[in-house]
Amino acid sequence: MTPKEKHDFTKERLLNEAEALFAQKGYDAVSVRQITAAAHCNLAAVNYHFGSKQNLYLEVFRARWVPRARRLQEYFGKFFAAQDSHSPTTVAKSLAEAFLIGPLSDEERQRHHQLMARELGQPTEAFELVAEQVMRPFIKGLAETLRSFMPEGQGEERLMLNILSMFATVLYFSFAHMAVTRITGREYDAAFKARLVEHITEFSVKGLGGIEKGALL
Amino acid sequence: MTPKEKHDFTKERLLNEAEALFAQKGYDAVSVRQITAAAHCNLAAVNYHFGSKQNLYLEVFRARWVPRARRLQEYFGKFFAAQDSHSPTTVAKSLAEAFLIGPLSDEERQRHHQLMARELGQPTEAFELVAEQVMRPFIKGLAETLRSFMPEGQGEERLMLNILSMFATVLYFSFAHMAVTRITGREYDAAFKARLVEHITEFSVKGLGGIEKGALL
DNA sequence: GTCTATAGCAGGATAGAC
DNA sequence: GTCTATCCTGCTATAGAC
Repeated sequence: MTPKEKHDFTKERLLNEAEALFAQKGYDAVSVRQITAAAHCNLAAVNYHFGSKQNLYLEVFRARWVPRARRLQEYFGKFFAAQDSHSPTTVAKSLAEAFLIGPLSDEERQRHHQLMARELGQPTEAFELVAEQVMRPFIKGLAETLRSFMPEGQGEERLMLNILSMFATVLYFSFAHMAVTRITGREYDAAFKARLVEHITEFSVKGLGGIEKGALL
Repeated sequence: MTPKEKHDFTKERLLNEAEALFAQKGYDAVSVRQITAAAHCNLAAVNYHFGSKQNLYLEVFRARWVPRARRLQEYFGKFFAAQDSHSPTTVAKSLAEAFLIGPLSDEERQRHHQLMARELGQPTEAFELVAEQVMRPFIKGLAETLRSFMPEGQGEERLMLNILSMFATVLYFSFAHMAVTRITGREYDAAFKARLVEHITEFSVKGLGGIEKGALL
């Protein structure tokens, strides 16, 4: 193993462990000592490789979070393209599928959404990255897709609010695991996740509107 | 001012300032020194009145958060009862109204939802309180109300998922202020909040189902 | 590039005067 | 009940050996 390789591996391990810990406990609850211990390297490594704890946090987003978000979006795009027909229904289904099942392992998905949720609720410098490089282009793309299903001149704001509400629903079920488990009494196994995709699609598409017709509740 | 009164005021101030800071920055990012400085009292006061920082956090939920949640629920109940007719639509509207406008000041509402969101994403001991004393009874009540609008034997799980999704939407717009502002380009003034109530009601009731009919987007 | 050692400071908690 | 003073632990960051 050359020094460069060892360096790289250390740096990679630091990024991985840092991301897991930051996602789990939040920035302030995690110490550089915990991170370096988890990465099986020396305390000084964080400052050597990243300059500071703060910058390691940012680098987690640059080197891990943003690329993973891109993978998610690609998965969404392919899943959507593979549908028989294109409609708001298939958009909603593809979104739920990508975010709740998708290409990520359970652990990776949870990390991803937890970091996202933290930045949504309490934006730091990393929110800039998330907003400009991930949210904005993705939402823009979604809006363009959805716009073709609506009458012209229908109000951009309404479109945005509906997209945000779809996201809200998807995110919530990734984020509030424990509350959902507690209320529904179900663990997040494969069957329940499939059930959630079904539910979110249905809810996003028809909403509670079905209630009065006896279709949804 | 008698000693008892001074004591009480100090304790109250500590609870207030602690809640504001915990909501804003999260438990670990807030120091006892910050709290006592904000409450204009001595560093030792937290340990004297609450025993520990951890217990102060719990007491914030017991003495501030839970009672406020009850007020919110009462407001919801009265608002709902005052509607001309009762339907899923009025349930959704009352929920959005109570949580997004309701009886709380902007600051108080943000505090409330931030603390809630933190516990949802990363439950601590306080989640026990929130779940048992607030979420469970409220959701139970909502379920009973909504059940009367649905055909018998329609599946309790579906009902729960729909309720959770309604909450998800409402919570998101309180929680992700910055993202919402960034995407929509609108500040959270009275006009926008009213717009949000309208949107959430519509979305929860009809969901994106309206798209295909050109009604919602 | 990785280590040890340590500087320098902020954290929670407590003892004891008032 | 409230204060000051202090303990001790843990933190981030850095200097310097290897």
